[in-house]
Amino acid sequence: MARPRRHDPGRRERIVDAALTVVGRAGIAGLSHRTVAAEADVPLGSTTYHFASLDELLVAALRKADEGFGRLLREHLALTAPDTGLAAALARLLGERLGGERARVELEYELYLAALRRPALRPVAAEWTESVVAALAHRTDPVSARAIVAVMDGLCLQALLTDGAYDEERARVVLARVLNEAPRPPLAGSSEPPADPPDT
Amino acid sequence: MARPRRHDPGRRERIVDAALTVVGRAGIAGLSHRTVAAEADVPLGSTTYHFASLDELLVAALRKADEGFGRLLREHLALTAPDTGLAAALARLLGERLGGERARVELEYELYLAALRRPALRPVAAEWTESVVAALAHRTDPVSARAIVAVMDGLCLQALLTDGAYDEERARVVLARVLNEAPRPPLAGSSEPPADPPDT
Amino acid sequence: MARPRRHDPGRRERIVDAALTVVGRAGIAGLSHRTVAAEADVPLGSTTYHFASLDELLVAALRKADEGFGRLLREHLALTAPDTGLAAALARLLGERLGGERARVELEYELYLAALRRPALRPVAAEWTESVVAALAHRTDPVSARAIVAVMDGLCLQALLTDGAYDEERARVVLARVLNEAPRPPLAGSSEPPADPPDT
Amino acid sequence: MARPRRHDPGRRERIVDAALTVVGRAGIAGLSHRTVAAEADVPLGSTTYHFASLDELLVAALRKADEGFGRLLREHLALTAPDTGLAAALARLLGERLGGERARVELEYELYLAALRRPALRPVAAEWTESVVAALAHRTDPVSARAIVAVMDGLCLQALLTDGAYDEERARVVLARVLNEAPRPPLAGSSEPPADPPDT
DNA sequence: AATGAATGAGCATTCATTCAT
DNA sequence: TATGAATGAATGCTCATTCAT
Repeated sequence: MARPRRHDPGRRERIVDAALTVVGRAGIAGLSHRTVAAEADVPLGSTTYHFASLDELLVAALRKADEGFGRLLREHLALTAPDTGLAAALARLLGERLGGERARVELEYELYLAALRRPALRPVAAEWTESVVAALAHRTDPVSARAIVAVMDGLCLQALLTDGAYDEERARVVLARVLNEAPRPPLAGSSEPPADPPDT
Repeated sequence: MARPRRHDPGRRERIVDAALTVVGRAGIAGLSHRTVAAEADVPLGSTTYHFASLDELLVAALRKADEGFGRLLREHLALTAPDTGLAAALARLLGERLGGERARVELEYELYLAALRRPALRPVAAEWTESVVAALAHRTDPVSARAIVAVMDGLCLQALLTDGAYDEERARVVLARVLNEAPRPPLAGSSEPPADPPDT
Repeated sequence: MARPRRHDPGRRERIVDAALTVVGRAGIAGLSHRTVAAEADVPLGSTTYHFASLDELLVAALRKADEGFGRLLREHLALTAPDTGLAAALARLLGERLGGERARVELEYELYLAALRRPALRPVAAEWTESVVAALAHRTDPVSARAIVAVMDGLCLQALLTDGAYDEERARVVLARVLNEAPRPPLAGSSEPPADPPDT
Repeated sequence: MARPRRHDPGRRERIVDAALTVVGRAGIAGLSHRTVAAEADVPLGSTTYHFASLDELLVAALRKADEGFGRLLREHLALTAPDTGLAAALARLLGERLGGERARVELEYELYLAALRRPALRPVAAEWTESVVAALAHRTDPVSARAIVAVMDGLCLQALLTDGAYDEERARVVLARVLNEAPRPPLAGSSEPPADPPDT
């Protein structure tokens, strides 16, 4: 009588969304069957029914976040003026996200990095990488793409972990170097040697 | 009477070491006043006495891990043949660590990344970055050094998070590009142009 | 559609077997509709359908174990050389089982002893006793047979509960005494006087 | 403010007593930190503080029950008329207990038998046996004493498990046979043949 | 006849923290 | 200054059972 909510399709999905909300708000440490049940407004037993363990729930959450970013990245690249260098496009994307939706970026990285200690998440983390590589496939070679993922991760983390400001231009230069794009304008503040050969 | 351990200098230090051991074994999630007290073989009350909160303990642990890596990096660079490129030296160091002391690397990254959600750790994470930058100071400019830190982090995480193998040669090439060192042998699988000017 | 296993005769039987397996592995405490469904590879609902309560399932399991032991006992007695004393034959049987299939003996006793707290099992436990008494019927009188059951239980439990070794010769002597078989050879290790004064 | 019951010596003891009460009422299956806390009227955390696991609590409970029975046995033997045979004295004791304090006997056996599945209890179960053996030390030899323990266990269980009535005279005869006390008067109700062929 | 979904109760256990000494 | 005892809150998880199909 209290809550006769039998037959609720899409509940599984709602639980995953609630998990993302909870992790975004309180971190993975704040994720529990209880918190997620409260957030999704479902009975406690429902969360354990659909996700026998928290790891299972984290896997679903990471995969969902993953898909979100993959889509975003493809859209961003599609919308970028074709004569913009890939490095600049990516640096811009990072800048936009770190500026405007920093919490979302934090959430994604927290889930992604959780794979460090949770083997169950590792395949999904690998999918994440592959999904970005795939999105970059028609703009650079696979090896460079993989390097780009590492560099973007490193740059984001540096901004996130040290409370430091994200410097888009600097990011662009680093990405360009990795891509061997023309980094003509010398890196600000750097005393680097005169020049590099043109790219592509 | 049972354990008359009054006046035990160095106990604080032992507790920090125990914390590192515990995190290495069970992750930050496995760190508690209790587990660390058991590992250090001190009374429970002693851990709360010396470190009022777990964050305080984590700060001390991260700083200690930090110092350890800083020292290691300096030694490694000092021992490297002077004609070896910086990129090669760093790629080698990462390879050695990921091969032989992967657990230690995992531990360090877990503590370092915890700053994502724990503001108290952020200054220490920043110190870590600065310490690496300092160690690289006489081999490259500060801006490139900072980029190098990001790239090394990204490369390590890629290996750690996806269970993927670490490819030292590939890492060397990426680092060389970021440093603008001559990546003479073209990146395997890449279709990059012939050459770059020598470094150093 | 996923598992079109409609019409599966023998499923009830398979569930009972699965229950025995589960109890053998994890004890009665580990028996649940879920564990048994997983072991039998049938849907959860199937177990509750065939056995409305766990007690019902335990009754079926105990009865099956019971039949197994009854058969074994009869065979063993039939195969024993006719001039072997009953005590020796039984002591040998216990020794063989405690040596070679200790886990099975544990399983049987766990189910049998569960009757202590589960009235529903008591009739089946009584059947067990009767079944052994029947198997001994042509070798001794019913009263002695009943005593023999008690003694065999006590001896097995002593071995199982205290991790102690089972001493077949000692068991033979005790059984022989109970059967009034020639107890002539004094109990090994005993320094008992030649006789005891008549009782009461 | 709610219950400022700090400093309550003897609480540990009270918890063990509560455990015995709970097991007596609801069986080991009914024993939980919660039920025992409620019975002892202490906070839940107090039970886990004093007994980190339920096994620890069971060990303490079994040991306490053990001591109780040991004391009872010694007293009973001391109070028995010196010319009463040991078999008769023991059969009488069992009869009294199964008649007047059956619940207590059930409780003791449930704890004792739990050692079957809980290795942690096995040493205590062994202590139990030894304690009975010791109590019988001056009335018979150790080997017979150990046999007596097995037979008493078997007889009690037969009564307890099958809801059958306990027949004191029959028990006396069996015990007397095991003790080699003069079992002259043939087992009541038995139509046993004069003898069995000598056993090997 | 058979079963997947659902749920509220309960569990053992761990924990940070408080407090009296 | 240290520390053992104590405790209320919370956690992940399992479960018997119910119900709609």
